[in-house]
Amino acid sequence: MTRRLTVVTWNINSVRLRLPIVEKLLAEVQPDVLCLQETKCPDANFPEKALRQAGYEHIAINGQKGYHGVATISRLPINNIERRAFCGIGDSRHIAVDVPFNGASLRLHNFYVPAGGDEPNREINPKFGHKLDFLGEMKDWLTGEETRRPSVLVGDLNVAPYEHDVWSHKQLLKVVSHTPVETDLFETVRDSGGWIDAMRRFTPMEDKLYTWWSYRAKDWSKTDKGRRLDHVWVSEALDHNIRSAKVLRDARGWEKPSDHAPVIAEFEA
DNA sequence: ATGGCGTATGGAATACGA
Repeated sequence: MTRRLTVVTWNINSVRLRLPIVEKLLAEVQPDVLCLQETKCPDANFPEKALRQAGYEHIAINGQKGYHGVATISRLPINNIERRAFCGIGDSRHIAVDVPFNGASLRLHNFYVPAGGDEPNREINPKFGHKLDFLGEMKDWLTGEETRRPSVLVGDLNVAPYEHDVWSHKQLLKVVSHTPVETDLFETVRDSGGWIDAMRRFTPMEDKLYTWWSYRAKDWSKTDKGRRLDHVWVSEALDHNIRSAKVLRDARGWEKPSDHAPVIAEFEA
């Protein structure tokens, strides 16, 4: 029986280009399940063989050519794979699986929420409207029956909701990812589903917490102008099973890094 | 100085990320 479970979420920004650091993460962290976003890889080209050889034989992918794409890879058997489309668009932005836990299973949702473009105004920027609509559909779907059972929701949600989820609250209030319209909606999505912010359970609200640093900074670590765009939410049924949730900041400095760092969450029955 | 870079596509220059 699976009494302990480690889940990692990571926006990998091309799974094929970064296969070496995916393998490094699997070897060093040895999670039970790894949820990837922005795989940028059609399903036919997904590096399944290499991941199986690393011990992750159970793989669920929802990829498309060029953009987006999510994948959930597991060393435990997975069941009931679901790929949900949002906003009437065929984008590959979600995959859900059942993972064995404590003699039963938990539902694991893996999301890549639209970034939203540059201008935080849906009248002039359709991408921003798409982002808000996507979050709205998440809210309507991920409530009631869908979240009654033990569930985990991870991914690049592309919103940094709290003051200390960004390097400068004041300077980012008009920057997409931290505008009040987004952060208010984000809280509504989380709250209406009864979701718990697992990362903030272990890091005080007044402490800075980031998962993403721009490629454009000369020295990302020194300037440290980060944002918390990647999240781990758990349903109330799993509230007492969360043991830790932390950012693997080191991985942002690995060879040919993603601009996102992995988030590691541990559960125990 | 929140884009200063990086990726996919396609085979150069553009779209996209956040």
